[in-house]
Amino acid sequence: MDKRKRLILHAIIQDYITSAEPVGSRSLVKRHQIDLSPATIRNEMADLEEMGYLKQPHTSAGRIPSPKGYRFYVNSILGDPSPAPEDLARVEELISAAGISLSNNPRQLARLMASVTNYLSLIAEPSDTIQEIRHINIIPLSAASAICLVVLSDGSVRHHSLSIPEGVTPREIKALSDFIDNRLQGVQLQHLDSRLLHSLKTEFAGNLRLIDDIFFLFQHALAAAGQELVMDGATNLLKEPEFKNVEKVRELFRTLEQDEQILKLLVSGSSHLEDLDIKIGPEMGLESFTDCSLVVATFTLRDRKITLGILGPARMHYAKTIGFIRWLREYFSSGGS
Amino acid sequence: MDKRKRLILHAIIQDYITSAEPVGSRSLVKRHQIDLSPATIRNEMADLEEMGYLKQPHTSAGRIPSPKGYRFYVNSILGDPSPAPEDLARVEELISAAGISLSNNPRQLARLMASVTNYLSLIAEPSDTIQEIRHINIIPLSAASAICLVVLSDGSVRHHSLSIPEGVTPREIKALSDFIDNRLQGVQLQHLDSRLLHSLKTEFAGNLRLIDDIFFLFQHALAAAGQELVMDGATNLLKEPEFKNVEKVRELFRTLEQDEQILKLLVSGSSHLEDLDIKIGPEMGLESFTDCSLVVATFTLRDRKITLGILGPARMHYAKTIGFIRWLREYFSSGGS
DNA sequence: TGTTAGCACTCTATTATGGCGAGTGCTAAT
DNA sequence: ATTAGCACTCGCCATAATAGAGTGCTAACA
Repeated sequence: MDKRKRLILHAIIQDYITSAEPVGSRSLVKRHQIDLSPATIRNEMADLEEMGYLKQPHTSAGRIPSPKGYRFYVNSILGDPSPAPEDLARVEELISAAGISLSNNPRQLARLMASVTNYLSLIAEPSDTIQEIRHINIIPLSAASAICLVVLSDGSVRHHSLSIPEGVTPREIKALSDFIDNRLQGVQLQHLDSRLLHSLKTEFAGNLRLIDDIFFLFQHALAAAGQELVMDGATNLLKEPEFKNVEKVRELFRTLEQDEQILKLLVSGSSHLEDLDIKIGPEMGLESFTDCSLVVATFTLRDRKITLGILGPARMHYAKTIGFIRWLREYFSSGGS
Repeated sequence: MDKRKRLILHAIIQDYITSAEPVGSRSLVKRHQIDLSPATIRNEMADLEEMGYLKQPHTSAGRIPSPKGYRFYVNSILGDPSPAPEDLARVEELISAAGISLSNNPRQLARLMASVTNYLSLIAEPSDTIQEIRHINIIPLSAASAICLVVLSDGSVRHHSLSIPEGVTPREIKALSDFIDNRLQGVQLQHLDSRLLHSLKTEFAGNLRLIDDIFFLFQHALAAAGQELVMDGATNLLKEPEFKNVEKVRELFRTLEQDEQILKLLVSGSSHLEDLDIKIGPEMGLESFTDCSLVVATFTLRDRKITLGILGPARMHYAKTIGFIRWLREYFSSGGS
């Protein structure tokens, strides 16, 4: 991918973000004062398509970005210093209008986020009744499968099946089970994040073959438990042309009603604590979200892990959204109420 | 309205409820084995239309019920003994699957209601932090207008403007203000219902000209405060043909996101405690709900006033819905967890 | 060798057109 | 009072025609 291709790809994505229409070679040249003829652009576009960054809705239409294209774009702007929200004045006005206790009132914060971004906002935070892990046990069922049992402090039991990699012995499983049980007993669910699991992993002396699967399972299966979900601005998504037909809207809302699923999506990101976690369309693994993207930030406030998310169309204005959500995190981290 | 007209109206409404298509004279005769010719039915239909119970989407289409038609229908079946939910077995199974603590977990109850009715379910209950009235004051601004101030126990102040009926003197206003302030101080918002207000009204000795307005204001403006709203099953509405176009869906959801407004709608019904409160389309006073109806039941459980609502299309299956919600209330009132 | 102009072609979206069918209102007969 | 008959209305749907945007390819150009 040479520099010119990158430039063109960016231009196409930016155009598509604002217009939501397939971008043609001619209009691209016009809008961006590129010193090339449409024909040249067409050649480059054909290349980019072959490389998987673009696609054509049909022959003789312009190009639209593929998920891979968005991914490339996002990765390349992620390093940029992110701007404060454009309408910072408005945001601060909203914050002060909402009172000083935004962080205590997730609904209000969610409303603020939705209204600033014009997308759907999501907030996950530990529920008031703090759940901790009582007991963990991995029980081999056969040579190739096992069940992982987790007992929580409210007495509820969760169980999930596991497949065992070849060559892992029952004795090793037992060792792992004991180790994990030993270390995670008493841990609050909200503290069960990738950092903790990572440090456990480096500490564990036994067979590592199974441990990743287990941890993956923890992150996905337990992430949601003990978390409260708040969302706002669902209607914002309905403005987007990708949701012109009601069928898609229905699927979207049907998924949004599954709190558990959404929570998993929010909390299961890996790179959380460092920076943002951005999931593009298919990366979310939810049929009805294929045309959406999710930007997630996590931070800790008064020992509570708060997760903020913005769900918009895959066509979302990434720079703005990233800037805003980084700003928000900064705001709260630096003592902003 | 003679008996035959009533019969025909009922038949039309029932057909329309199931088919969602304008009902023609011929198909009506067929489906209901009526001993009249289509022509006769047509005459009756024309009458019913003239009386305002039916309307025609356009010339040469069948008839559909008007809000007035629904109202008539609902009033006439409201007296009928309401059947237990058809799929009682399924309901009880769901209840037991959800555990015994339904009334502690409004989200689960909401899910149950949505899944049984296939409409949108709403639940309002007092929020954990119980708010009470600290102070009420009516301040005349001019001869024709005043402001009513209400201070709540969390320190927040609500103010609403009022217009003063002609001939009410400032002194009378003062008397009323003092009376209300005196009687409502310390009253929890959740207890501020029509029964209480009604009894206050009979007790008040002064000029009654203003009191209705004030009480109306209380019910509408304060009803929402201190109540928590839970809803589920929004997607169910999207199945209905009235929400085929996205514009309507957007308006609908936009309104649904205004918790305060919905709470008012739920809690402001007058006949609450006796039986059900049913609002049909325009009666709700919300543009985006003109094609919907709302069935509301209220009951008290462990001294907490719980309000249950089902929001469906105006075309909703009233008998079923009424039966279900009555059954639910009965279930909880008779000690069902 | 990379770039560009030109051109034929493809495909969608939009508009116009012409039945089809369900349903009505009216009139005249029962 | 009821009904059969009939001309008429109107939305719905499929088909056809048109316009427009954009492409890929080829040949010429710097």
